[in-house]
Amino acid sequence: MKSTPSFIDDSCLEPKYSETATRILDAAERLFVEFGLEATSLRQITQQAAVNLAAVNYHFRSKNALFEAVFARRFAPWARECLHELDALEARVAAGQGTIDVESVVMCYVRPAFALSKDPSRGGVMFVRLFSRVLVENHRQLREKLSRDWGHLVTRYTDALGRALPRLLSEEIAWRLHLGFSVMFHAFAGNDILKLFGRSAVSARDPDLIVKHVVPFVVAGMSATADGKPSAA
Amino acid sequence: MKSTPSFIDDSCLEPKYSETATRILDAAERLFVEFGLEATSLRQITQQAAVNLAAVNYHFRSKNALFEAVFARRFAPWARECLHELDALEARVAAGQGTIDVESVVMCYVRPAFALSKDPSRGGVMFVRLFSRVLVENHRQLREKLSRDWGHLVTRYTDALGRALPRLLSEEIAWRLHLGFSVMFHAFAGNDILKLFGRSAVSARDPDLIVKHVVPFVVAGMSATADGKPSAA
DNA sequence: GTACGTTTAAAACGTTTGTTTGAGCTGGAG
DNA sequence: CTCCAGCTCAAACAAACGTTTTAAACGTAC
Repeated sequence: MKSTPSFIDDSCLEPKYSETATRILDAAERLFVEFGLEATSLRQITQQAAVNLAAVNYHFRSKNALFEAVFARRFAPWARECLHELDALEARVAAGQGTIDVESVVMCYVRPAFALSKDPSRGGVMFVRLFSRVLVENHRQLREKLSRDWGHLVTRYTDALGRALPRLLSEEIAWRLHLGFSVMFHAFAGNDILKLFGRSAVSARDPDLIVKHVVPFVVAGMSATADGKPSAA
Repeated sequence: MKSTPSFIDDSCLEPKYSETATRILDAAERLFVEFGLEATSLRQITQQAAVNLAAVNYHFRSKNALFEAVFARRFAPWARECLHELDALEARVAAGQGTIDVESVVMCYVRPAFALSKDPSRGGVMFVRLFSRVLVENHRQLREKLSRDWGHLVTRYTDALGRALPRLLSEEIAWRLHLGFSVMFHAFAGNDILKLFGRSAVSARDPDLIVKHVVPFVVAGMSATADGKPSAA
């Protein structure tokens, strides 16, 4: 009955794919994350998935459509979880059990990424890495398909952060959310600039360690005043 | 006479390329940044550069070698500038004109990126965007070629930040540097998560605006205590 | 003017790409 | 059993890829 279909509804939890299609999705996910869309061939994917080459064009329409399916399979449950976190936060506040503070908002998007990273059955860290790729590369088809759901999520987070930092202009809120998201995603994706061209002292793949270091950093950054000093509580 | 050649020496400032080679580099840079290495064909590049297809394999050995050349042309002067910033900071401190504080260290890597972004003759924002791509994609050849110079830069920044935050363990220092770099690069590269799948209130392409918003965020994040509150000055 | 190394031009090379085809297999319904 | 839809398979398709080859044009030194 919805005139504008959304990825984020109850249907996103049903297992929609046959075993062959799932094996294709799994293999494609691994390879897209590792090498990117263009650098991964359908023959690599079907070989890793141990299925026939034509199965890709049978179950999914094309290579691009396969990429969309790979992304959407993880995106929908993740976005759903984010919305639940936000709902729970606002319910707690409405019930008078505390106010919205910056850390609560940050945790509303750190927790879903953290949970995902620890759950191999949902691809583990794969989705976050894929997301960080989509962030850098330009996949116009994806933008069009997901702009509605993503826009809704951003609006919700913006509102929540705005209530946690009522003194800031909405433009400032948008910037801090942007930067905070950026830190979290790239940290979970393991895009470590320090070890880019070699070794690093930091082993940035343990989700617990990531949360431990990222959350204080982001909370402090979001709470900063314009002159770099923390805001007076 | 050097046994281990480095990209960062005086030779990196000389114009090494003929006009044809330069046109190839410029076109390749634009396209690599926009679409990535694999999604860009040599025919696209030579067409945009208005040169013959074979010129690429004549001036540069191969497509991969061209990519390295594109990157190295911008990386070397940028890294040089970073080192100058660090040298200047340490010289100021040695002369007794103040101490190393967090903002000074942050500015040591924000300023070169800012200067680059405002200078079209050095490709403007192209290099930062290219760098953010290299950060996500896996270009092993680049890693091997640049690991020495990059490692040196990281060591210098780590030392400086360690002096600005003497109470923190070296592991903590590495994490904050990692996260701070991440924010700055992706902000300058314009990888805006908020506008990922649609419109955004933030127009994140003006370098002055980026500095204005990123520096306070990063400085506050780096100065945070483990519990999310800013450290006592 | 001639001979030279350097740079450009166009065509062709052999692979690999995403996609399509058409025949063959399988398993439950009538 | 027959039948047919759902699915798999090997083979082939045209197009595009990076790279190589061959010849022609260029500027410079003798």
